[in-house]
Amino acid sequence: MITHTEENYLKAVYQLAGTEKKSVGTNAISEQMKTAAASVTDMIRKLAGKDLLNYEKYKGVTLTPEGNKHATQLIRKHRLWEVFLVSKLNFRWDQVHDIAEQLEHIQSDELIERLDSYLGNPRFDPHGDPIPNAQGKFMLRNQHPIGDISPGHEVVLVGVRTHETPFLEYLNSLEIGLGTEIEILEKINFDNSLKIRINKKIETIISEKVSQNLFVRRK
Amino acid sequence: MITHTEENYLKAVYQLAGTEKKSVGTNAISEQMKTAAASVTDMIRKLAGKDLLNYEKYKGVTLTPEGNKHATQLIRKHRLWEVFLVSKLNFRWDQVHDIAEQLEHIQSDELIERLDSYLGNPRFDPHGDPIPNAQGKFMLRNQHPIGDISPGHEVVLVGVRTHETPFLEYLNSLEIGLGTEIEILEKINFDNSLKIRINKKIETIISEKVSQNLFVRRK
DNA sequence: ACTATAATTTAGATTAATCTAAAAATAATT
DNA sequence: AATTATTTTTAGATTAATCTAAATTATAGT
Repeated sequence: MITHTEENYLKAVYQLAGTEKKSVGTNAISEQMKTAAASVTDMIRKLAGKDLLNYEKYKGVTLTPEGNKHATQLIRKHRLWEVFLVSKLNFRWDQVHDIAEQLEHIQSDELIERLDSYLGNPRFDPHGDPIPNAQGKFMLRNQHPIGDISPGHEVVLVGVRTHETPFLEYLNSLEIGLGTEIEILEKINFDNSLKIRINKKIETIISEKVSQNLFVRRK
Repeated sequence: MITHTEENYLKAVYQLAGTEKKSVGTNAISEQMKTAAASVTDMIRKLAGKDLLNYEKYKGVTLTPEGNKHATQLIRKHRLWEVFLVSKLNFRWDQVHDIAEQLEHIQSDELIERLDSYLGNPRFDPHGDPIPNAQGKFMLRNQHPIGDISPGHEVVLVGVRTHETPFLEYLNSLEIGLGTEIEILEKINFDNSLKIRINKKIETIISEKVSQNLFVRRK
């Protein structure tokens, strides 16, 4: 049996390791989980004992195949629940994270497979993040930070990097959401901010910090 | 803050107290929760300290208004999730209890109100149990154990007393579900078993134990 | 009313998850 | 390379939820 708390640690390691699957340090986990570093050491030990983490003292951790599988399933559950909350219960994309954080721990494979098919086997969640299938495979997609696109091009928003509520609310206020068409008008080299046109209507300026968090696809 | 475990104790007290709101003993709770009686005493103390239970040593407990409100909301959540699982995800009524047991602990009032309206504000769950509204009020209904009906009458199944899987599976095998029409053909006085006709088709005999668990309404 | 039985509580421990403070190991900087 | 700074681990405690065994209180049957 794997506890609720253990699952949260696995997810933290998964997220901190990134796509390069790099080794994750104790402090990084402690910051992500908002627990003391000492607590992390204890938990790491326990998870290594269950063969969910590879651990060598002072060297950080990586997920074992078993640990990775578990973390991926958690991501799957989280993202499917987010789709449910937005597409069926009409929550906004900035309201679903905390609820999905709870729902992801519900234990029932049958439930999650039925939910998946009820939702029409969605491949991306409301923030544009890919949903792994039951075998843990992710669908990849051509996407670039909007700052990498040169002026004159039209693009479509397909994902956001951070899910922080203030950021998503800011996008709401600009009427930017997944699928929104954006034309790159000008890049200000001084601060790397971008002048853009949203849905062929409003023109505005977004900072470099914002543009780094917007993933787009060329039209 | 009220924990997951504390919620389960409140629900146990609620269920054991019945509609007469009678006082509930330590052993009864310990049996329901499958924990040692000593653990129950400790938990009772804690809940009494939080003003969720009325407690006097050796005298059993009752729910305070605050505790009752909380327990009722749990019941509401449990039953709404059961409706979701059956009517949206096509689970059978004998499959939903354990999953709803987990889902009932998800904390979000907004979620439950949206779920309620998404489901069309159902007033009964898949077993025919009434779903309290957001204010904790239950809808009452005329219902009788099928054994109280005299031969010659036609009735409709509106609820079941126990939710035990083997019982529900037995009903499935007889093609008896909520809404099923049942004609009472004969009462065998020797053992109080009933001869019935199901949906104007199959005739069969049900034992007294079964008939005590079937709630029906006169047509 | 008295004693035997049943129910409940107390006492003392255990396990999981957490903490702070101190020690040890690794990494960074002169 | 030596010293300083950072990261990580160890040591020792704490809180919540649980347990068993023993003691206490209430209930039931003569």
